[in-house]
Amino acid sequence: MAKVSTMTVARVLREPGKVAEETRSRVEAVLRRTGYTPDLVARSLAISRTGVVAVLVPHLGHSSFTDTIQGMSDVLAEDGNHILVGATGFSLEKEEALVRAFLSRRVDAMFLTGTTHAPGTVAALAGAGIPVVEGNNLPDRPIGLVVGFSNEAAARAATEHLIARGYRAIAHVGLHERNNDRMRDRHRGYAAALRAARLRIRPEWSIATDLTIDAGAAAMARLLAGDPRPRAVFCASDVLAMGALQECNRRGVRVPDDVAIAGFDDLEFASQLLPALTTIRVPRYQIGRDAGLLIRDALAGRKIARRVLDLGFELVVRGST
Amino acid sequence: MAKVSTMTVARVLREPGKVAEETRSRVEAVLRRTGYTPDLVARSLAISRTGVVAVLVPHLGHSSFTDTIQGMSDVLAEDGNHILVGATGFSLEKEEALVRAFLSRRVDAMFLTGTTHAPGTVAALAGAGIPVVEGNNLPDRPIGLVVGFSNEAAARAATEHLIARGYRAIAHVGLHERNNDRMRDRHRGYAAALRAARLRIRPEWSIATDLTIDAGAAAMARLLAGDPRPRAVFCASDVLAMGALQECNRRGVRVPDDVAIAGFDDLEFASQLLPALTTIRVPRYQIGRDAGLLIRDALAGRKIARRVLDLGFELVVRGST
DNA sequence: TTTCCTTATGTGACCGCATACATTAGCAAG
DNA sequence: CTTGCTAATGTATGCGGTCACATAAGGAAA
Repeated sequence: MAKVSTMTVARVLREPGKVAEETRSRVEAVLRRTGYTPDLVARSLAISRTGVVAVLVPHLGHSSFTDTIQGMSDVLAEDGNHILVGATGFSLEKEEALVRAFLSRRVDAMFLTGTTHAPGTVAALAGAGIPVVEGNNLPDRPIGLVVGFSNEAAARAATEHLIARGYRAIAHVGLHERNNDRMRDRHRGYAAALRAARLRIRPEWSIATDLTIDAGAAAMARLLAGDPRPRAVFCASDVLAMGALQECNRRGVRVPDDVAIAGFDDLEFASQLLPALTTIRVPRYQIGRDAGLLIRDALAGRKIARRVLDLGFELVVRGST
Repeated sequence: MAKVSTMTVARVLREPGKVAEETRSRVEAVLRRTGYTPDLVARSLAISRTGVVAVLVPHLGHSSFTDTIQGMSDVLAEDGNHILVGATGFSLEKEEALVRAFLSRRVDAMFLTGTTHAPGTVAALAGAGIPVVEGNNLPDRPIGLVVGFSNEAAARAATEHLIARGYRAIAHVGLHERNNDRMRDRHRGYAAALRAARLRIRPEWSIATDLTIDAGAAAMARLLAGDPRPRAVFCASDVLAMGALQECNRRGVRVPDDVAIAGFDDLEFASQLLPALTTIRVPRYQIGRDAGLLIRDALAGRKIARRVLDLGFELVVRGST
């Protein structure tokens, strides 16, 4: 329509400086008039880069995961990169299926939550030759890049805090640990702290349940009904901790006088509970940002100074302990 | 490598029945050995369908939005479709930029949160000719398909409940309403209920703030400091309501005896607060599922029976009122 | 004037797959 | 033995861009 070849149009779009003023404005007029939208699919095929990054999380709808997505989105969007999300539902098989599907979609990089993956997942990723970031934990044998913190050390710090406060009868409420390295490591950190203090580890004081407030409440109810009762409870998630805390509040069990409660994650509501929740603050959003920055550098071919970023954690002591 | 043409390989992948047993196994062996991954980018270009749906939400990290994404993901994943997410940050300009970018990526369909969009957004979508679903509210003039509920009616129901409980001095705490039709309509519903009951609407009892628990607490503090004090507060989000409620709890203001509080959304924690929060339950996850189903039908070329799905809401009366 | 750059634009091949059609071989029916 | 059909495979072309290179026009330097 502008009586130029497709190449000239392409140049108007990507390197306008190399096109003569006159032709350019002519082409631009046509582009505007026709509402032309460049086809990134074709472009992707041609340059073998899609500008899409895959992000796999266990579940959308928990801000512990989606805050990370937001962080990555914020960074990647700056360069016009976008995010393909997948929810694995804590299943390694689903994760593998999603990884294969996303590789077929030729994503430029991939973010995985956690460090436990099916062998096929790892193999597929290795064959793809794209940057891979594992987040939220520190793997023994990383696939590629890592942005996380030590769940074990954090849980241990929380438990040691309880011990330092004088509690000796300390229970643990966490999630099912099958395929969930974060929760497994938190449980380990708890156990390590008890062992180091030569405190008794009672199996009936370790409860694995679902990631809901209700489940936390039910777990606390079970602990309170037990004999002996624990004097403190470390919950491997603030979600559980809220349930536990409110269950105490409902029953008139005083926190922390009768039972102390510590959580994990420092979700928004933690500081607003009564009493405010002692917890472990983790850099969810920052993990996303840093993962995004790592990916950006890797895709730009820049040298990656540190392939494993330990962003640490912070024990936030509040009224519940 | 299997001494066949690319076409035969393609057939092995998509219609194995049409390939002779012997050749097929020979090809399959090579596929497995080489770890071949079909290129969906090329496929997309050839068939001009990507199997990707764009989902725009104001913010990742609020389950009110991400639950919907999860619902859509669950449905779409069944057919191997995937989701490209975008966070608009409540900005119409960002939304428009994302819409254009996603159209360039040739997404098969698009989900938008809310019904307020920039003119350029609407125009671009109209030109694209793909299914568009607006969610979370009922638009006056829909772009295409709609899955939502009436925010105005819901807010009105909540406010009428307060009135029926005997409260006459009712305040409103919501979000900034610029570009946010959901919040605007909730505010309208509140006002409509007051007007219908011939109750006074005091401007100083309508607070617009940020979507954080802290902000809800601050708003409540302001209301409590005012003279006269409201006897009930309708919060346009449970996030705000939690802040308001806990602020009362901290100050020893009794809920609902001194001040009643109603929220909106029925987030997970609502039923676990003390007292439990009266709120409006909205079908977040179901909106995602139904949007996914509508999109699936539209893409399959099936006739869409109803282009506007009003999924309704439910007033959940609990202890806070 | 000729030569050589520079600037502006065009050409053709290719990215990996799908579509429509062509080709080949094998076999039953006439 | 043809003819005609079916089953199995191949060929050519296009999707909408990009890349490397070719070409044309104009001006400066020799």
